[in-house]
Amino acid sequence: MSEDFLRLAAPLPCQFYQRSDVVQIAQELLGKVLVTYIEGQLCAAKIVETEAYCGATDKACHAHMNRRTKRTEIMFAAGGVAYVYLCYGIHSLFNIVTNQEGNADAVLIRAGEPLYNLPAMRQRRGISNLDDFRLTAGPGALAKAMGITTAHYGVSLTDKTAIWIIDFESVSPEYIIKSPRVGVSYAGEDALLPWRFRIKGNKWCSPAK
DNA sequence: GTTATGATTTACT
DNA sequence: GTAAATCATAACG
Repeated sequence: MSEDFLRLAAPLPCQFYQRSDVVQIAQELLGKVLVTYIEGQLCAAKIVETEAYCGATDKACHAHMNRRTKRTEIMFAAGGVAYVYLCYGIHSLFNIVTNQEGNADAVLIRAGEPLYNLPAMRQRRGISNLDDFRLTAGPGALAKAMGITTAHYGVSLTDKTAIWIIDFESVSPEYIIKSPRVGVSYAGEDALLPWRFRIKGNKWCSPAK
């Protein structure tokens, strides 16, 4: 993974994000490369775990039933922008807004496989161990390692300013593990929806069962 | 104005 | 396995 490749590759076009099936998009994002250029540091990580959130029908989503607030407002924008928010007062969670304007769908990026500029990620996380899988395992940890903060709320993912995603590999369905989402038990039966996607056998996401 | 709580992580017991 | 950390947001008065 070279710096030239990261800088020259075209980001995924906004049409990719503006399709209507957020569950489909969440699966297609597996294997793609998340690139950040923040505080002068170019970093890249392959996406290995995602979750889909559907604003209109999903109780687990902040924008459930099109509940529009200052925080969720960005989810109603057209796909291709970042939705970053602070959870538990500590962790920044990075989401990708999808679908057309007015449809509050988003994909939460839960884990990645570090590909470029690992020293910067370790420094941000305060981890020195070269083989610590915790570096980018978990949504809060990934965002911190990549340098993503709430300052990136609403930034475009298609103009290569701070955060963007490039095409890399496609993961075939038999290598995608589907499971219920975690941390959303308050959502009742919607918490059981198999909208959490992982790459089978990848060391950088929590172990498959 | 106040108050409860979370799309989590980490360090303990 | 259990609990604490810690603050922006949202709901309420």
